[in-house]
Amino acid sequence: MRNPYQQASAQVVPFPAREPEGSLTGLFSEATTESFAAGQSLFWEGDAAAGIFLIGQGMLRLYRSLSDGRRVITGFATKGDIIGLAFRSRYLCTAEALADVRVRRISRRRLGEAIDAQPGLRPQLLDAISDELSRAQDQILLLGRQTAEERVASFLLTMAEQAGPGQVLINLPMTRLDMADYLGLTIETVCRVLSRMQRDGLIAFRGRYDLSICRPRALCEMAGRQDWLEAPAARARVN
Amino acid sequence: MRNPYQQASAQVVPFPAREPEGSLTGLFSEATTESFAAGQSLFWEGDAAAGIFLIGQGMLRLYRSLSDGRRVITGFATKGDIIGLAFRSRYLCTAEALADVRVRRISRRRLGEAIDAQPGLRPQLLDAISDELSRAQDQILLLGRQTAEERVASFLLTMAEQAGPGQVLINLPMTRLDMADYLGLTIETVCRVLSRMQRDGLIAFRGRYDLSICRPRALCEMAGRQDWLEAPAARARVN
DNA sequence: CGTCACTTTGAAAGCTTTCAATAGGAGTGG
DNA sequence: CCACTCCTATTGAAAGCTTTCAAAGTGACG
Repeated sequence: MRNPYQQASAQVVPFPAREPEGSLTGLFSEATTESFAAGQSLFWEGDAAAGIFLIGQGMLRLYRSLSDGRRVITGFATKGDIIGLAFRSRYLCTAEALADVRVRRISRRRLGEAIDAQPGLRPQLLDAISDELSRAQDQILLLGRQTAEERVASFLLTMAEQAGPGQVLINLPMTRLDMADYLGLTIETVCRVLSRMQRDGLIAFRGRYDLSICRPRALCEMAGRQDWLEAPAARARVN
Repeated sequence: MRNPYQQASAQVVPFPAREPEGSLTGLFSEATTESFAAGQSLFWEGDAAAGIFLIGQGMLRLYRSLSDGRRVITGFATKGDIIGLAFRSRYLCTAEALADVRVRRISRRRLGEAIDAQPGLRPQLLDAISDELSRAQDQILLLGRQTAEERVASFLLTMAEQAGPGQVLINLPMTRLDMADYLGLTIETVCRVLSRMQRDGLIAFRGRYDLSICRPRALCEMAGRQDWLEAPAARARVN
């Protein structure tokens, strides 16, 4: 057994002065901003996972492919999202810019150091990854047991929520093919469902990529959600 | 600035004697074993997430439900699996024993303490959760873009791998309904695919719940996998 | 103003589901 | 030990939803 002094110095020396407690996103403030043009990839499925990215602007599609070209989009990442947190040695998916994107990058090593130095970061990291898993399981439920109508309705509501609380004006920066690959459908089915929704007055397109939700309640019912229905007061402000 | 001695003692006092570095599963050695009979639930979807479980024996189905009763099984947990790692305040799914199950339980608080006290646990936890996310995304690909045949073939191979490297004798402790809800199909479709596989000599049932894989290569092709095909040597030992 | 890529719509085909009936197995009780 | 019951599994036939194939429409861009 060492004496207390030795133990003390053994701890003091290898430990850097404890970093100021911050947020997960705060870690990226030390990084410079990188830009990726539409269509460019931040990384590819199967690549050695080196970096972790904070999206500052723009939107990315994250997808996995089968050898014959079939593709599933596992998610869209947007401003404020961190991608790469839950990867082991290799990236699980390809990350491709939908439109021009600005990101900040830190290394996995840097994240590990910060996690070791700042205990307050630990629950934040765990929560972030748990949310990611939660979304993945929502998607499993959607793909495994929901109809085309439910999937599209669900997607529109998610995009609306992302645009802001009670927001009914939505911008869809992705193509119909992206939506189809995200929802496990074909382009044509997505088109048909959207057309029917418009014909039935649930939504109204203004161009191909912008629409407004005319009947949120009906859309929620179609999606099989109770969320919006349970909080009419919150929506009343905006509608 | 404090002098080194004060700094040292300030660290020594609030920090409990550093715990011996161990494994994630090692944390459960302090817990007593609990038993759950077939059909019993460890916890329900939406419950406040209190505990984390290490499966010691038996198998569980983890599932989420829609309000109208449609169900998706997000996974089967078996001996050695830890469930509940990536949950925030509420459980994401219900965990139900397929057959009698023995588990050990620790609290979320305990996990948090251990993570803080034992830096070596941090990467283990991250890896465990990353694996869970990886499996979820595999399932998204399967549900979003694979045919019934591919899904069932994939499932059988997964069960075979779980039984052991190169194992061709499989036990399926779950019902056909469980398989269907896991694969996003109906009971009837699962039956039909299994029957056809048997008729074609890919598999041979011995009772309802046991089968052997007669033509692993063909099954891999059907599943659209390259895994087994790429490592014929590894299989040769066992076959 | 033409080209090209993406979107929309229609019609037919196909895979999976739904509906229905039969079969198989495990457990129970006479 | 066998009949009986119940639940799960299997199989068949028809229906349905989504896909596939095809063609026309739309819009951005040079």
